[in-house]
Amino acid sequence: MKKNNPIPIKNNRKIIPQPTIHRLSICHRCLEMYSETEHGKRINTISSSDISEITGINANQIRKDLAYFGKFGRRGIGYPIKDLISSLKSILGSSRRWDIVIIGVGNLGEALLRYRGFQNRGFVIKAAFDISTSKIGKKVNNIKIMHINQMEDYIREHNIKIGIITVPVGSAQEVADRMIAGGIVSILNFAPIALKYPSYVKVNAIDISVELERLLFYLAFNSRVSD
Amino acid sequence: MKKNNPIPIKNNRKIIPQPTIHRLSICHRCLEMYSETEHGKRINTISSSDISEITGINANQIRKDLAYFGKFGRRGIGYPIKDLISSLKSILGSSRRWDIVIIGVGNLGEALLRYRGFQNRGFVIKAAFDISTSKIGKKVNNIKIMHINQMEDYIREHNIKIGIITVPVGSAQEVADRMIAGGIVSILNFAPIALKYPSYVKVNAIDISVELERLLFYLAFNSRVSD
DNA sequence: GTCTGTGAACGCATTCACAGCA
DNA sequence: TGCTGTGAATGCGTTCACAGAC
Repeated sequence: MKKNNPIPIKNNRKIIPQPTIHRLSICHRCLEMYSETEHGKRINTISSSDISEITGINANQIRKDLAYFGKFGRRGIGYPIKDLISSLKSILGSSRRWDIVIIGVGNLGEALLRYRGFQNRGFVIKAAFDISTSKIGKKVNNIKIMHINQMEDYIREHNIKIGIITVPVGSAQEVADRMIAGGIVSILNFAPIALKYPSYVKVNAIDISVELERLLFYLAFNSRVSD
Repeated sequence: MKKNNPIPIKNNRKIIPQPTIHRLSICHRCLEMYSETEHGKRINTISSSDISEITGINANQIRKDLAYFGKFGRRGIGYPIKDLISSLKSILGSSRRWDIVIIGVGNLGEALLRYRGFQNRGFVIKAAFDISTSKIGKKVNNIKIMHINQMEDYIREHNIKIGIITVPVGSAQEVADRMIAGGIVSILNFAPIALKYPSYVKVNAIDISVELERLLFYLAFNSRVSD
């Protein structure tokens, strides 16, 4: 239980740093958006330093990150933008559709249900679950809200692998356990708690107030040093 | 413009790793919650391995992280839990109240306005801004929504340093520029774009679909290797 | 000249291991 | 014995610098 450590994921005997995945996902996202712009539509190739300009990621780093997965560019030319995007899609796994579920239809859960960013990026929210009877049976953005007791069966039947937790902190662990029992292996957790889970499960946590507090440190530090 | 690099922040001539701040914030959050539990109320001291248990962070790491800022524990005993929490508060800057503003009252912005996690943790949302006339003048969770044109002046007058961006991606850069012009130096950015900003500004980005896509990689990788 | 791909160098962060104190 | 605080060792990820292709 618990997993903080190195990534035992290898590709052609190379170990892929976790930050590489994060950066490639950012590149993917930015390139897709860029290729829709006026200028993006006109160009065929893009250099690592152009990508650096768009994403804010160091150009050496981008080349190195891509090199973990193959050779996608041509020396002296750059990367063919369309091909690069679809390579990134397939590296990251977003070349196919992934069904996801959301557990907890509070403010944040509902915001996610309405979020348009998912559809375009390979994610389909299949269902949402909550415990409050006033919400059950309703639809948000055409997604049905069901009782949390139905979750485990639903996940199993529909073979869903990814779930988003937006329940209050007190029930997050229990919800996670039941999701995992149902067959979920990837969790995006918005509840401010360090979940326990078996090592074959991958969890990403987003804690909004931790993110804010991190900003604070720098703020507070600056005012401290200027004292 | 742009800042990816090392942290030039020193404390007693020591350089603080960025991940240290993140971990300490998680410790802070978890300890506060823990100290409210049945068991947490009964104990006076807590060891680094207990904290490790709660947070999922390695115990050596926790001791090292704390050591950057001083000596908070007693050998053989552990850390006095109440004192540790207030030390963390003051290290991180959350011992005082910080006023924040939210720009963009879409689904996510509204969810944040209603989010209860802020009040308890030193953050006060002073105002929200949007461009849509249908929202302006309304109150959400007792926070007034104003027109985005009033933002710069408001920030300046109230000397606000922290802002959260939840506007659509197309207007995020412009909003950021105006926030910074008004005096904001810390930004939590939910828009899926790499903002450009001067180096004295600190930005944390949360891109939900990037977080999901990162999960995907591991999922996709596992199904790849089992093919 | 341009730009990729990549080994080698570097530096930062984590982990180890233990001295020191209760 | 228990647990912190910390130098020293390790290892990982980033940056550098350049050979090779266009």
